[in-house]
Amino acid sequence: MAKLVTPRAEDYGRWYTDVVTQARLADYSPVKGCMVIRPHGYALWENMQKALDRMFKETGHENAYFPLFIPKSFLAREAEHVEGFAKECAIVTHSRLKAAEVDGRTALVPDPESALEEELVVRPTSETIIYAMFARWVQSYRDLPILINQWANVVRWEMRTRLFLRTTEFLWQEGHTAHATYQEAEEEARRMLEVYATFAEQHMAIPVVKGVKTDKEKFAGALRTYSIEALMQDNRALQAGTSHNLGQNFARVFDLKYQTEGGSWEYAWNTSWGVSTRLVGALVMAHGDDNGLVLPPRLAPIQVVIVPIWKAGDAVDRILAAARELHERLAAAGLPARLDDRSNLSPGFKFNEWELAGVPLRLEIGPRDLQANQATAVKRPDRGKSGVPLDAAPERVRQMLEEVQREMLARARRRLEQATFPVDSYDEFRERLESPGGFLLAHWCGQTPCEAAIQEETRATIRCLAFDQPAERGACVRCGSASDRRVHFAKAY
RNA sequence: CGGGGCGUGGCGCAGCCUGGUAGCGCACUUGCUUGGGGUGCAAGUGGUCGCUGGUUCAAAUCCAGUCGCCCCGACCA
Repeated sequence: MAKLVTPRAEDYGRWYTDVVTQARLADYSPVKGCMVIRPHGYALWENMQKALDRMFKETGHENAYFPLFIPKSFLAREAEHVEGFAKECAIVTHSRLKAAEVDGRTALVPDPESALEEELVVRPTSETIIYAMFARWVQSYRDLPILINQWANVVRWEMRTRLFLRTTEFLWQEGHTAHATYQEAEEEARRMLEVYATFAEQHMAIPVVKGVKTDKEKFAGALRTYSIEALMQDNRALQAGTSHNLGQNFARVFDLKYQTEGGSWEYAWNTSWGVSTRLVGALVMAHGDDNGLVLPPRLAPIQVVIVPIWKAGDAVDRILAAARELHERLAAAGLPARLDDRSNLSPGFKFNEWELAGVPLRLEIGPRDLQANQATAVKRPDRGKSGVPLDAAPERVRQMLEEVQREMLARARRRLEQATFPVDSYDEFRERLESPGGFLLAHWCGQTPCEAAIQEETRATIRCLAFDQPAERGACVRCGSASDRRVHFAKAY
């Protein structure tokens, strides 16, 4: 197994790939740009799904499913939308293959006879097909709001891919809603952003900056885009979730209208919001270390691993029996635990293996522990050791898992605070962006050309205009024009 | 699409400069051993060196082409 390099090193990308593959979260597949999510990685995604689903249901949403294929003409209807996605669409042109002679060999080629009358786009996102359906479902104001979520795969033909962070095909959820008023839609978009922020902090132990995107960065076809922005350990930002107020842009082109109480006809107001398997990558980059993955207990597929330890001459049977009993009691208490009783591997090997996999808590049980009627608990993030009386094990383990969850969030929050820094001159901006990086709080004139020039010159983008950023008079860090607030700049993934 | 790097057993690599018919570590198999931080010993299995063509008595090695991958950018969740 290759030795991991430190997360801070220049070769952060290599460290990231090593952790993802060695912790068996995912592998590159024979299909370029597409990954295989392995059971460990998928279990992590499933835990995220469960927690998110619960939060969506609590806010009144229902799950549904729409087609993978979208008629090309649907995509074309909303001008900004098509411009944003046209360059990265996979498209289906034929419905069957046939054998044919190519360069003297028999090969499979698309059967020209089967060319589709209208080509089908593999969904890069589902606004168009979903709002086309909403239009059929809605006649009256009584039919609103519609609050739908879809768990699905989407395809975006990106130029460069990276496990979890950007793959050609990825898994996500996309929420789509229709409302009678602008106000309701706006509240919905903001509500779901809050849901994402809560999920990131409480489950992923990743603190985020909430805010609104600039026009340049907003979703293609949206009135306004909100996002949560997280900071990775190499001090680059990652957009971890988005929520859009789509206004009436899609309602107009798909004729999504309703009759009001007063009898007149109005276009509905839409929102859409999503998070993807990218969050798994965020978890790796936000918490991982030299020993591999570090998973927050609330999302870890295995929260506790029990490693029995013995020497020749010890009462192996008694140790194993105690380990099994401990395992059963933890399972009975609803704690996802795993007993590693493999006899051909040394304890040290197991320690390293489970640490690489990110298991938040390890319980060692050997002769010395048995003597003291305890197990030795070791927390994954800092390897902090303590004795756990066997009698009180489930309760103590639960407490320790909560501690780990809290400590991980606290540590990530400290990192975020330390890496968020006000800058007032362009020189300082460029210097600090290179090292140490992080979020640079700088004034900006509000003009897109200036924003684009800064990106061109420094590779920093405006991540968002944070909600909690106080008003403050100042001068644009690049052009010097008046500004009334600082915005979050960073290099981003 | 630009810049850099790399393709040699399942994984990580050496060998290439200076051609002579493939080697190391890990993993895997078998047996014993060991066990509180990647146990140790022994015996094994597995590769036409990315592909195509050229030079040569002889190519992993030299030449040309081609395909693929990784990293850094542009694009993006």
